[in-house]
Amino acid sequence: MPRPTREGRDRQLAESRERLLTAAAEEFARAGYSGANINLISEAAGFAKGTVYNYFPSKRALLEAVIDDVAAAHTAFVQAQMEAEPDPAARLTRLFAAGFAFVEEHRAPAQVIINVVYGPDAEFKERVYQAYGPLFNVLIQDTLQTGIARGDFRPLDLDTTAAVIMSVYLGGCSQVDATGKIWLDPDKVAALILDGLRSPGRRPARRSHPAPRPRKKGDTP
Amino acid sequence: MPRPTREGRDRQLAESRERLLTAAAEEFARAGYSGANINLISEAAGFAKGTVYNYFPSKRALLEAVIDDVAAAHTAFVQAQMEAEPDPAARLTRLFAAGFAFVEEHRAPAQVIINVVYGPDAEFKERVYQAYGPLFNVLIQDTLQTGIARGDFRPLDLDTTAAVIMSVYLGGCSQVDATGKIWLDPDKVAALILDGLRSPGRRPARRSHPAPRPRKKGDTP
Amino acid sequence: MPRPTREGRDRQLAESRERLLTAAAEEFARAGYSGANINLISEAAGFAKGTVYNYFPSKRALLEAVIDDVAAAHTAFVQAQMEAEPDPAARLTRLFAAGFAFVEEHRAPAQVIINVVYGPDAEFKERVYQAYGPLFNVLIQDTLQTGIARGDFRPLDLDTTAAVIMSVYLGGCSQVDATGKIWLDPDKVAALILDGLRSPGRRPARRSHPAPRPRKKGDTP
Amino acid sequence: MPRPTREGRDRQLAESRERLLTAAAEEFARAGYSGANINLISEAAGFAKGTVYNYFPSKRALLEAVIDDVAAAHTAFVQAQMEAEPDPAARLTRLFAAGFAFVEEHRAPAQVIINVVYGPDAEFKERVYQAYGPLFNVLIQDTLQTGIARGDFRPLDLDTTAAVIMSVYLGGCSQVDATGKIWLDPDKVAALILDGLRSPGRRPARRSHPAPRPRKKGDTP
DNA sequence: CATGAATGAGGATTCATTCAT
DNA sequence: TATGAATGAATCCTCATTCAT
Repeated sequence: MPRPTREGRDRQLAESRERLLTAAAEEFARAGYSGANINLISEAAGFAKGTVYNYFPSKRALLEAVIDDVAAAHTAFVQAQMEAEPDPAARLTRLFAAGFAFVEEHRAPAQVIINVVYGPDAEFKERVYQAYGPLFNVLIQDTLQTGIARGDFRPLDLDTTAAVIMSVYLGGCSQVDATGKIWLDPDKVAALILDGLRSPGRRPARRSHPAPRPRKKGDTP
Repeated sequence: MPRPTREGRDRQLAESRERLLTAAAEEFARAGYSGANINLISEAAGFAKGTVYNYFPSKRALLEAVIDDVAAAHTAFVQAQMEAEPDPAARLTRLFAAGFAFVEEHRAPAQVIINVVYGPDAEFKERVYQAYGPLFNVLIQDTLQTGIARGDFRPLDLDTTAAVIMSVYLGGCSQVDATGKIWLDPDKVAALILDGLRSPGRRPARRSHPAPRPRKKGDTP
Repeated sequence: MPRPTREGRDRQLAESRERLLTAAAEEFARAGYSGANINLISEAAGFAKGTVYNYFPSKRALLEAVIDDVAAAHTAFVQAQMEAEPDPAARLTRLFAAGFAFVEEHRAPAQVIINVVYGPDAEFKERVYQAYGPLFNVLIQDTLQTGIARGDFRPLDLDTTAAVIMSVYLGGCSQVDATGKIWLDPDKVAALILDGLRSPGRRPARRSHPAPRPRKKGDTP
Repeated sequence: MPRPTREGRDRQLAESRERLLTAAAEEFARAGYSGANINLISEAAGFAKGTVYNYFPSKRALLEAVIDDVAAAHTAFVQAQMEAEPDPAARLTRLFAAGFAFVEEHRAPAQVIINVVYGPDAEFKERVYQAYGPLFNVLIQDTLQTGIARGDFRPLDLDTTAAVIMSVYLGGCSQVDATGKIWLDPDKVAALILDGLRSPGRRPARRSHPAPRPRKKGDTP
């Protein structure tokens, strides 16, 4: 029997860690931080009760790892989608489309983030803010500011606008039906937001972006 | 010395109940449902450890009572403010102004509502939805629909719009600084939203601000 | 309005005490001493929570009172029935007949006595022994000894015999069906016992006493 | 140093479980089910407060385990003693001798059984009945019925007789002095019972069985 | 690294009892 | 005497964490 190579072992460990994080996300999503049961996490990941402590020093650290993990994946995904689109308005639409899609694909982790952001623990909250900072910057600087500079958007109060957009984004993410589907249409939401942002002269054809759908007459010319 | 009447005793009881609910709101806001400590609540209200159980049969029932209580006060206050204003756009502004003001006045209970709405417990969440239903109706029917009917607003997808507005509202309520102040300006937020709602012909002069501002007709450019 | 006389008040008090004892017997029968709930007793008796303490200084004293009360009634009833019957063998039959009848009439108090006699608390047990002492004496002295003296019974080890009889008695009392009926026939039980007690020459027609039933051949002539 | 094998660990666990059951029997015997303190049990077994819950999921389950455990040992012991003796009358004597001996050897568990049988909790009671069913069958079928068939015993009402015998048995088991000795002589008790059972023609020399002791004149010739 | 028995602080809840009215 | 709010000790049970194997 070939004994495991260093890489094999490392891969094994990383995979165990991954299983634990997945199980943790599900448990935290189910019960919140205080209500979550660490033993259940260990067992859901296929380990015995104590094993989680070989990977994470405490329950707190475990949630922190979940936050960091999902935030990294989430921001990477959404950011990539946004940056692939140069037009600021379209980019905003991408935020909602990609973000909602990510949430539907990763329901438990997303729920954890929502819980934390609106939850009572300031330290966790701060950690989420830190982790999502880059995405926030893409929104503020690369999207809103650029849009204003280009004249696509009115001169906006950046902080207020960004906060409103993030609220809408989070609110949308948290409104899932029983099957985990977000019932808000990201295009509709983006269109609504954009109507509030655009420069007067540019009130354009009200069209959704990633999946352009024909609009009827009633639209502003 | 007049011995306490029936009414006196009843008032005492109601006042005790109120103290408990206040203490409970603070504890739930501090630690969430699972993390809250019932004994601390009893003691913070000036009672011994077990006394809370003379008023509420369980921790769960206590949070339910907090929810119902604050929801009643909150919706009553905001609804009154909104209904005092006939103009749909102005009414929407009132939603944010009155809502934010209420939250700043009742920080702990408001935090509890936010926790629950975005928290993991579906039953509590449902209870909040039930309690805030009337306010939601005022928003949808008496404000958005009316505004559309009057031509103030574009023809909107009511559900999406209402959900967006509530998300912004809740997001705003949850973004408080260290002193409990909401840092979003309700008028700015309302203005931003309104820009997305208005009929093209009615885009008003874009002016800020908190103090009452008469809006005139000629605004549209 | 005529104000209550001394006797009227006393009668009222005695009646309240009785209600409490009845309710207490039921609760103690339902749950045992430790498991019983004093508030439930007070309320089942038609009083508010604390009122039981106007009549009995403690839970313990309340059970003691129940014991004394039911023991007094029980022994008085059975003793009267036994003493009305001069023949020792018939008297023994009366013990079972009267005793079982009393138990069926007073199920809860009887259950309390059984619980205590076979329960873990030595003090309560002792109290029952004290209270039932007179009945025990009637059994030992006025029935067994007399029977032996008259030659009806063999010379018996009095203590053993009495203990056996009391065990059978208590065992019978504790074996009730769902409706509270004792399923052992007191006459059969008494007959069985008597067969063990009688002098050889006197093995009589095996006849039950309160309700004579014909016996078949196999019986001793 | 050989590290503990699987069997070693299993033995440890079984031994811990045993310690807990022993401690539990003592505590339940001391205070009854409701009055027993689970933490004391854990500590009396040499564990910390919560450890009992690693072995039994609840207080209730713990008492159930005690019942099952002692019933198994008790019935096995008495049944073996009885079945080693073919003669029905002698077998009945064995019931008392072996049973009383077992009780004196295992006072606390025996007390628990008595408490439960005569206690208020119907579910526990039923569990004892189930556990002692086999012994009851040995008494009814292999002893009484056989004795009747052989003509040693009169034609008896089996149910009544068995119930009486079990009552005497339980009554005897519950009458211990301060040192835990059963003060009834099992031979005397058995003899008394047997006198009630035997066929008339066979009223034999009144002799005790396991420990024959000379009887005086008064005995049946 | 994996295991899972052991720990023991913590926390929800119960309830006998007190006492002001 | 009746009430029932208040008390707070007691208790069952949970669970994060440790650690020997």
